[in-house]
Amino acid sequence: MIERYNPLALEAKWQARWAETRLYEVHDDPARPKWYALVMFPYPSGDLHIGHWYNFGPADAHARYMRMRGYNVLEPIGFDAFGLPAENAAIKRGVHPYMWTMGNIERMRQQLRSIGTMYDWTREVVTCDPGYYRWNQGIFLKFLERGLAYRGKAAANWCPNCATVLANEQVLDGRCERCDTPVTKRDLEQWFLRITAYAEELLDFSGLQWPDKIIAMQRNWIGKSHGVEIAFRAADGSPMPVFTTRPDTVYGVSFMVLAPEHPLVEKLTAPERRAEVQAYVEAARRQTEIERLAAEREKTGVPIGADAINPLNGQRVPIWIADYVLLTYGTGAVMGVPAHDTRDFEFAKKYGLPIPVVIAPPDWRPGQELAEAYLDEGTMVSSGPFDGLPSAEGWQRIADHAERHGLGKRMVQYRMRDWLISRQRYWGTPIPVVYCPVDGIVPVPEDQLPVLLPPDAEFKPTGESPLVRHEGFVNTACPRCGRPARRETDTMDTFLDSSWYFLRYLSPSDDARPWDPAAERRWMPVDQYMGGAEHAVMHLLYARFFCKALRDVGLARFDEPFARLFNQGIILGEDGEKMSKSRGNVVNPDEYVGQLGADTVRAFLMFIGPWDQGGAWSSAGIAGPHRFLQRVWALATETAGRAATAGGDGAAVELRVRQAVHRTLKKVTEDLAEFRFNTALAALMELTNELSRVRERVAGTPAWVEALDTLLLMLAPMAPHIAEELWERRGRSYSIHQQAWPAYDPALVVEEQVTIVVQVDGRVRDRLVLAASASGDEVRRQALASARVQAYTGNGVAKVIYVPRRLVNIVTQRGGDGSAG
RNA sequence: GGGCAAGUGGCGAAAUCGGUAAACGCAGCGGACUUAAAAUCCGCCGGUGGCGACACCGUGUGGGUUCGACUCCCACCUUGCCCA
Repeated sequence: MIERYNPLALEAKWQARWAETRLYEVHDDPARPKWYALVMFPYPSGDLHIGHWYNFGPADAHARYMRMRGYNVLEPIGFDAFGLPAENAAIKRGVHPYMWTMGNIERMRQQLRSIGTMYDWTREVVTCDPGYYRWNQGIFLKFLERGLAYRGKAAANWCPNCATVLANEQVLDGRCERCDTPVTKRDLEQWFLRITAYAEELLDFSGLQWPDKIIAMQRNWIGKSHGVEIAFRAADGSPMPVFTTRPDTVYGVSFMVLAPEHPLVEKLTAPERRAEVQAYVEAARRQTEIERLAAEREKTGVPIGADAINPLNGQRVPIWIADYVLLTYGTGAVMGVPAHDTRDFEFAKKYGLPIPVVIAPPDWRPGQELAEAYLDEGTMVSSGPFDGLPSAEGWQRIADHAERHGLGKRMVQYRMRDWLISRQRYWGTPIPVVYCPVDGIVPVPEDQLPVLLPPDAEFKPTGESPLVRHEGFVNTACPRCGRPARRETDTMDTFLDSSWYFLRYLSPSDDARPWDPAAERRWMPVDQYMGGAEHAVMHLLYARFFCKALRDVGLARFDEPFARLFNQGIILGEDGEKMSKSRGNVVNPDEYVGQLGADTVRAFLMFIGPWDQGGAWSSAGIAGPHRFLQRVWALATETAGRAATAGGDGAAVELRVRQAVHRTLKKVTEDLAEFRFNTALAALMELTNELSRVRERVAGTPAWVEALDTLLLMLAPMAPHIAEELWERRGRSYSIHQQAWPAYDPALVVEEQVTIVVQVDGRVRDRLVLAASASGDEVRRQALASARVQAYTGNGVAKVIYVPRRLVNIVTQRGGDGSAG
C-alpha cells in the first residue's frame, strides 16, 4: 500500500531525531574549511513571523548546501532580548520584562525549531542574561579607559513616546525608528561612543563582498566632505568659524546664520532685539527635526542686531538666526551665499537681503538678477583678486590664500556624529559607572561586574526609568573613596548588544572573558551574514565600528565582522502591501506549517522569486511547491518493481535520464552557491517531471537509482525533512545532511545536439536540429537550403551571419525598389 | 530636488559578455479516473487575423545603434529604496 506524504509526522520525527543525535552541534575540525553562516538574531517579540522565515529558511538552505560542499558550517542562533517592548508590557500588564522576554523566547524556540534549521542550540546567546550583558559592561569600561566612551552634553534626539534619547541613526525622517513618533531635541548629559574617530576607516570597504546599495548608504551616512573652515568673526571680535564646501563663493556672503541654540546668540544679541530673538529660539526648540528640515517649508529667521566680518574682504554682514541651521552640523554657523545656495537664496528673497553673484553662469550679464540659486561651476566675478578664474580653480586659490593668511584652513568634515548610547530606560545593560561627589565619574571596577538590574523595580507609566526611583540601585558607595555615591541610571542602547553577539556564539558559556580568542581566530570573520537591509546604517555600521574599537583596546584581532552580506527582500501581504495588523494582511506561518509542513513553506518562500527581491505571499501559490514535494514523494516511494533493464531503446532512455540529472545538478550547484533558490527549485521541478515521464521505462536501472539519490541530495538543503525521510526509506545511511554534495559529470552535461535558429533579416523562419559538431559551412548550407528560408530570400542573399551552436541569420539584398524590408 | 534599483502573459517569475521571449509555478479552460466530489494524471493556455499552414503585433513610452535589442545608448513616464 502506498503511503501518502505526511509532512507533519515526519517533520516532527526528524526534528526530534536531529536533536537526539546532536546532528548540528559544531566542533572544530581542522580537516575541513570553516564557514560561519549567520542570520541577524531576532528580537523576542513573542511570535516568529513570516519575515523571520524568509530570512532564516533560505539562509539555512545556503548553510546546509555549504555543509554538503565540505565546509564545517557554524550556524548559531540567539535572541536580541533587551528593548522597549518588554518594558512597555511591564507597564501595561504588570509582568516583569524578564518574565515577558523569557516567555517569548521559549515560545520562539519552538517556532524556530519548526523551520527545520540546523542551528547549534548549545551556542544560544540571550543578551538580557547577566552572563552576556556583563561583557557589555566590561567592554564599555575598556572603551572608557581608552577614551572611546565619553560623557558629553548635547542637544540629543528625544522620543517623547519612548521617553528616552536616541542616536542619530535611530531617527528616520525625523521620527523614532521604533515607534514613529516625531523626535524633538533636549540638552542632556549623555554617554557617547567615539565612532567618528573611525569615520575614515569605516569608509574602507575593500575586501567586503557587500551589496553596493548598503555600501552606498554607509558612505552617504558617514558623509565625508572636503571644505574650508573660514575664520569669520563677529564685529566685537568673537570668533565665528564656518565650515563651507564652497570657499569659491566666499565673496558672495551677504549674511551669516547661526543655529538658534548657538552659544554666541546670547552674547551678541542687541538689547532691542532680545525679546524677539528669545521668542524665536524657544519656538525652534519645541520643533521637531522633521519640521525644521522639511525642504518645502518656508525658511524663517530673525536678525540679532549684530554684524559679522568676512575675513576675505572685510565686509560687514548682518547676523541672523534661523532654524534651518542645526547646531549639531558643522560649527552651527553658516555663511549665507544666496546666489549659490538654494536655501540661502530662498532666505534672502524672503527677507530682502542682497544676492550678489560671484560665480557667473554661462550666459550671465553683469548686474543680471538670478531666478534661482546657481550651484554649478562658472567664472568668478566680484571676487577681488580671484576675478576671472574658473570657480574650481578659485576654490583651491581661495583655500590657499586663507591658509597663508591665517584666515582659514582646509578641513574634512563628516556628517556622522558620535554614537549616543544612553537610554533613560530600565530594560537594558546598566552603564557601569558611579557618580561620587568627591571623585566625580568613577568606573565600576571589573571585579564588581556585573552591575545587575534590580529585579524588584516598579514599572509605572510616568515615562521615568524605574531605576531612577530605585533607592537600592541608585545609592551605592564610591568604589574609590567609599563615600556615598549615586549610580548611573541610564542603560545602554540595545544596538551595543548586537554589535558583538557573533563573537559570543564562539564560546557562549565562557565566564572568564567575553569570548575565546582561539575560537575567534578559527571562526572570524563571519563568512556569510544574512538579514534585512533596514539595518544598513544602524546595526551594520555599529558592528563594524565595534570590531575596530575592540581591536584597538586589544580584545579582537580582526577589523571587519562580516565578509559577505546578503540582504533578503521583504515578504508582502497577499494584497502586495506591507504586512501590518491594521491592514489585516498578516500571514501567520504556523498555520501553513501546520497544514502543509515546514518544507513546503521553506520551498515556497524560496520559489517566490529572487531572494533579494522579496515578494507577495500567496495562499494559492504555495500549492505549487507543495505539489512538487508530493510528486517527489510519489516518485521515490511508488517505484514499481520493473525490470532492471528497459527493452528496446532502454539504453538511450537511461542515457537521457543521466544527462537530465547531471545537467540539473550543474544548474542547482551553481544556483545555490549564488542564492538563486527560485531557479534551483524550478530545475528540480523540471527534473522531477522528466523522471515521472520515463519512470515506467527506467525504474530499477542504475540510472534510475542515481537519479533518485541525486534528486534527494539536491533537495536536502531546501526541504531537509522530506529529503531525510526518503533517504532513509531508500535504505541510505543517516544522515542525508552529512552526505557530500555530488559532482556532475562534465561529459553528461555536454549537448550533442543543438537547435539552430534560422533567421532571415532577423526574423525566425526555421529551426534546424543538428549535431553540435556540425561545421559552420554545413550549418550555413542547410540553412540556405531550407524551403521556409527560400520563401523569403527571393531578392538574393547579401550576407550570412553564423553564431556557432545558436543561429544563422540570412541578410537579404535590400533593393532600391523598396519591396524588401 | 539629487542618487540608486526596478518595470516582461490574468498573477509570481525565467531568459541579459546582444542571438529561439515567457522555463518553472499559480490561476483558468478541456479531458481521464470517480456514483459524485476532492486528490491525482494528461492536454491547452501573450494578442490579432485565418478552417489551417501561417502571418503580423508583443518585454513601461518615444527615439537611436545593430544583420539582430527584454538586454546597449539618449529622453521621458511610473513604482520602490536612500539622501536632502
